[in-house]
Amino acid sequence: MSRYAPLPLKFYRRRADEVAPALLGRYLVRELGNDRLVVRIVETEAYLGGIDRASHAWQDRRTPRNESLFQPGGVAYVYFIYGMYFCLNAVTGGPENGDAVLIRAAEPIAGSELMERHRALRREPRPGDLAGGPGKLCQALEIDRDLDGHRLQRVPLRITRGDAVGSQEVVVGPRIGIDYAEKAVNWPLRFAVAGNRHVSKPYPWNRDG
DNA sequence: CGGAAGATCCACT
DNA sequence: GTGGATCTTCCGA
Repeated sequence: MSRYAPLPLKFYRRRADEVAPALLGRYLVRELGNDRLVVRIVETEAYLGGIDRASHAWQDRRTPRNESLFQPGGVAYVYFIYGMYFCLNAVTGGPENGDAVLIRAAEPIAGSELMERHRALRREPRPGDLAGGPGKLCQALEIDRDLDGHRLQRVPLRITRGDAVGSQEVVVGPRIGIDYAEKAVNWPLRFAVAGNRHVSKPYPWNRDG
């Protein structure tokens, strides 16, 4: 089934703000033993390397933690945050540029029961409970630093063609949780599938008041 | 070597 | 809407 064909390397070798909307609707496929977990990406954020105060590659700072950001596009960058959570990025662009796309939210397609166990939910899952946030998504799919630097075309974690989303279905807004980012605070680098209920947070123009 | 911050989430009011 | 959990990473002294 072509929905499960991995995205080619060429897909990733562009600026993060081009790749981020193009990743919407794609499948993230995680293999765990005999289990296969599949989610559909519904929210992403672009981080623009050295020029972006919100990026871990700001001012081209290169450390052991963020080494993957400086690899050629097509690998995962996974980092640990707030003492408890992991976040998954797809590295984009050529080598040395530090561009990446944060996978912020996804919609469960297959393996929901296992994801629910990983999330240790006590109630019936509601939209967004399983993977509606970068930390939740990594918990549901058991993604941690072991997958940092992993090539996203290969098991046990790959991104496939899925159901691409047309530009008329994409909504854009400022990024989340980067209030410190000065000039970059309001850059329109957050992308989501319009009207999708599995996103991490509502958009300003979807609010009531 | 110490302090502070952080691309988050949850429980509680 | 607010605060606490929790700990690696980084930078300045």
